[in-house]
Amino acid sequence: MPLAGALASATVKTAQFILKKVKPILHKTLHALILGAIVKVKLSSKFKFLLGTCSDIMRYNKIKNMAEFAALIGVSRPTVSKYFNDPESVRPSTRDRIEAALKEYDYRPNIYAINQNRRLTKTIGIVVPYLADPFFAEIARMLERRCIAAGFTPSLFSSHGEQALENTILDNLRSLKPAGVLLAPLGRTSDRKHIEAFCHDVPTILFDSNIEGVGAAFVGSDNFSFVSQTVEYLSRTGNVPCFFEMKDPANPNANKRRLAYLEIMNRLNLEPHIIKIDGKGWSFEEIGRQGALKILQEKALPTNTVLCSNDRLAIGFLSACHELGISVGRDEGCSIRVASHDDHPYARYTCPSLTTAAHDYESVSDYALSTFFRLIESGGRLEKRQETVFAARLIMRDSA
Amino acid sequence: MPLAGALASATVKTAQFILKKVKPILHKTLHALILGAIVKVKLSSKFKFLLGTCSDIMRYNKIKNMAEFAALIGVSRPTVSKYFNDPESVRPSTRDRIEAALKEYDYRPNIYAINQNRRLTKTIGIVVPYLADPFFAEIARMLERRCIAAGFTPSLFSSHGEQALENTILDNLRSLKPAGVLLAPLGRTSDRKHIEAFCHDVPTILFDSNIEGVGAAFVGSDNFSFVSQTVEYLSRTGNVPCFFEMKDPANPNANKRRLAYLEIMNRLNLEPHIIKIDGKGWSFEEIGRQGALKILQEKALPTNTVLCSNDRLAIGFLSACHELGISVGRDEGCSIRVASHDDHPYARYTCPSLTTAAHDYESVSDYALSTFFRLIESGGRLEKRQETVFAARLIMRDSA
DNA sequence: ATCATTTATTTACGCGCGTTAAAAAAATAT
DNA sequence: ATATTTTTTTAACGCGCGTAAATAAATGAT
Repeated sequence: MPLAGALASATVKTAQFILKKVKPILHKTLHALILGAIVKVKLSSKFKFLLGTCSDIMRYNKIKNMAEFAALIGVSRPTVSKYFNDPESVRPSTRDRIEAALKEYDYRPNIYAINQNRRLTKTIGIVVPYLADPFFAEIARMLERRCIAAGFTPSLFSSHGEQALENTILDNLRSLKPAGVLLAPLGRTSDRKHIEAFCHDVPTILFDSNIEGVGAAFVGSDNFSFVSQTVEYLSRTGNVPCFFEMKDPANPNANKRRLAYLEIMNRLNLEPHIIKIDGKGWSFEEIGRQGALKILQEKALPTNTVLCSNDRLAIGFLSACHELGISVGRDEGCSIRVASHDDHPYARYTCPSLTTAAHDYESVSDYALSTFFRLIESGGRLEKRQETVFAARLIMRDSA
Repeated sequence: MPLAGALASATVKTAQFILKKVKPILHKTLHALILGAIVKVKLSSKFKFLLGTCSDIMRYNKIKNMAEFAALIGVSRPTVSKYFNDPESVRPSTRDRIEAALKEYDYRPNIYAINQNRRLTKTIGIVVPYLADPFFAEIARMLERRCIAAGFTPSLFSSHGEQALENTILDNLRSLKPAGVLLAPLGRTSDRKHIEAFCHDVPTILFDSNIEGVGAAFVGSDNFSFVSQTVEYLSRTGNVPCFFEMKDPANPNANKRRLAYLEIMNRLNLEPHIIKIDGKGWSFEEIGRQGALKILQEKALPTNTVLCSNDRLAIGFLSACHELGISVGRDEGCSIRVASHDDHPYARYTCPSLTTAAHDYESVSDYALSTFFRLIESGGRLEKRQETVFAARLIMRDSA
């Protein structure tokens, strides 16, 4: 029995070795027999594999898929799959073997292949309208960190202020089959129908900017609360503020803030003044600066107190003031006060530091994620679409 | 022949229509016969499909995979696959039919399934060390835009300043099977071996921060050029600058800049002064502010000219100066000059505006991408690892 | 030691797509 | 109409993985 002899004498080390021994005597008619024999000595899966690709592993010391990894340990692929899904679900002895191999060889399952097949994935999509805006960068960072802490794998996308890009991002996200998506839409410039269709298929929570009726829930900041606090503070401590904003704002919450300003001024029986400046796109600082230069040079400011729609405009405004030698602040010698909304990461470092109404970042991201996880756990549907907004906190600094 | 009649009379428009006509007369025993007949009239694939899942499509008006889509048009799946790979590769008449269907039904191939199978994908990974830093946000945005323009699908990741995260990002990127990766590593805190192994498998270009010998090429800015221009300018127009930096900097290029400062001062026969401030992490503005407050209050500044390692520290420095009532600038009445490096997006809007050495963002991203595309086209290997750095451009503003 | 029960593993299939080779059909040239 | 070329189809496989059902092994009770 030359075949059995060859098999018996071969020290089972590498497939190549076995292959060399076996192949010469491997006729088609014997093939089944060999496999049968191997099955008998309980090495079937290992050997089927070895005959194929083990030599590669030996050569590169690199495992390219779960089958190779499983064969290397001597367990079946589904067992390994089960392990990665939940290490507790396999027998301790099996677990140990897998984990030992994991240390020796650096195998990692392909996350995208997993997503393609898992009923429920561990991937979360995060979409923001403009990542180069530190406000969104900051909130995205918080969300990402919390997702990771919760055992998920976040994937971050920026629409760069473009509707078409927002749409393709959502299309791609559909392919990713995420457990859910945290979406801060472009807002007014969003393709409502496209987002609606997306939310119909993928569990999605909107944040920062609401689109009525779209998504499982909305979590954001209460624009009214922002403006009411700043207006109230400014008019209490000095002159009545005028409202400084872009004529055609790119960012989502601008309109709500203007309406809030009008409403509050009305309530307080004060006369509103809105200054609308030119400019489009997301270069708010430059737009704010140019607008401020114009207004200030024309001496068209109706009052010495300016409430900017958002901090980035205010940064530009302050820059213009400095250029023109206009001192800003609440002190005696100052000729103008400037306040704003958002508590942008840089608001602390303007000169003078910027008085502003701060988002409750913490609460917004916490609540967004907790409803998000609730959404996922309840199978992608929530009883009722809830809109939750958090109040702003007035941050008094030196500019007003 | 009622069956043939029904088939013949039915205008083949929608599957539901056909289904309605066919189903009533579709007995089990006739099934095979029908299929046979259909095969004969050359509608086999279309009908096989129709019998199965077309009703679903009609119900949801939604195609879930390429097979369904192909069947809907009446072409084979490989043909559709070919179309998506290169629309020019199919006959114009076929192309038209596919494109017409594409408009009617919103089918999009699953990009991750494609990536899993294609030899060469159209996905590009972009990794930056800290996305909440507007500098990286800005450069990432430029890179993304150019990738999209070149027909690729970029995927952006931020290491958030953490080695472990950088590693997992690279691991995940491996699964994504990108055409290549543009990596701005953490630098000193990177896991060199991990990155090396990654670059061995995936065509990668390093940018912003170099790791000797790792990756197919490096494209970045010439730190020496930054510092030499600012130092030269400052010492020519006023007092000799001291160098203001973090004791233990998180960002990659800090060390090179300090060394450049020392080298240049040495060349110019000037005495160097390095101020090292405490603080860790990526909150450079706050670190710079605290450091500046301390130094300024202690009156420990060796000279009235401060060169900050980077703009974010300078922003903090300026903020501290403002708080202490110290006027910054090159004008007569000013007591201190501050300059810096990077031309951070906000450097224009500090008060006073910040004199700084600007990255040649345009050239860096252009050249990084052109070498990147060259790398991809040449199959992932370049003849020789090249390091390309671009000179800085001095931006004279008001702070120095 | 035997049987029932729990747990683990294997088998076999599916996901959505790329890719290849061979066969068939269509378009073009003669 | 025939031969030739180009395009499309079919069939079969592969990618890296999940998962249900069937089977085998381990465990516990008797």
